[in-house]
Amino acid sequence: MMQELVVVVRHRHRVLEREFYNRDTSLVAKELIGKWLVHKENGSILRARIVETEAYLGLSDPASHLASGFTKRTSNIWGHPGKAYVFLCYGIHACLNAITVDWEPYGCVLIRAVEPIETDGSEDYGEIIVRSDGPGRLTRAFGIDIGHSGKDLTKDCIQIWTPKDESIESPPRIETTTRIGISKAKDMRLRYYDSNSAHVSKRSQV
DNA sequence: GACACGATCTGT
DNA sequence: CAGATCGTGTCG
Repeated sequence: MMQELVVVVRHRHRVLEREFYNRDTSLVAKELIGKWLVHKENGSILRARIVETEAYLGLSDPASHLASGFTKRTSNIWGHPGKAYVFLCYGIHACLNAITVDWEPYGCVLIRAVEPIETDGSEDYGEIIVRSDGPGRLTRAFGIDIGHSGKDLTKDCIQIWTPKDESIESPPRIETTTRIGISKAKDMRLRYYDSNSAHVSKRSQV
């Protein structure tokens, strides 16, 4: 009886399993909107709600780091669903991605923005709620760097959770646009965001 | 080795 | 709109 109750409580948030990631990259990008990004470190937990993502379609996508095949930096990570892929952009910013399918053309999802999670105060985990719009800002807020590249999002210190009661949370209104900041494949509409959120990194995109 | 480049952000 | 800043890939 007591055992059962404990189980229920512990499952209020569920860690996304590998099967979630091992699907069509665009679908994963879309479905990551509204999920929780979590970083457990030194006994504290940072978490926030994902409101903006972009899909990168591996070998078939000129804007992807796999555009000209696997390299040292991408091998052993791309093609392994649920792994984190973190790279340094412009020498300054770490960008966090979730690796998707284990079949060609492979893929990953860039986490571009998160927003604070509304809480009713009924939880006493002591999490710190983080606000950050933009891929470089969110990694800085979460303390994520390229040393985290290759970590397993299904069990290591960085995870993505399904909210305790997704159906009751205000549902995301998902819109699609072209991706931001790239010079190739500008026409591919692979950016997803929650237009109900005030924390999307860029507004007025087509 | 040397060199060019970039899925960004900030300050002017 | 220029500049910061550095890991990575490419070329020699």
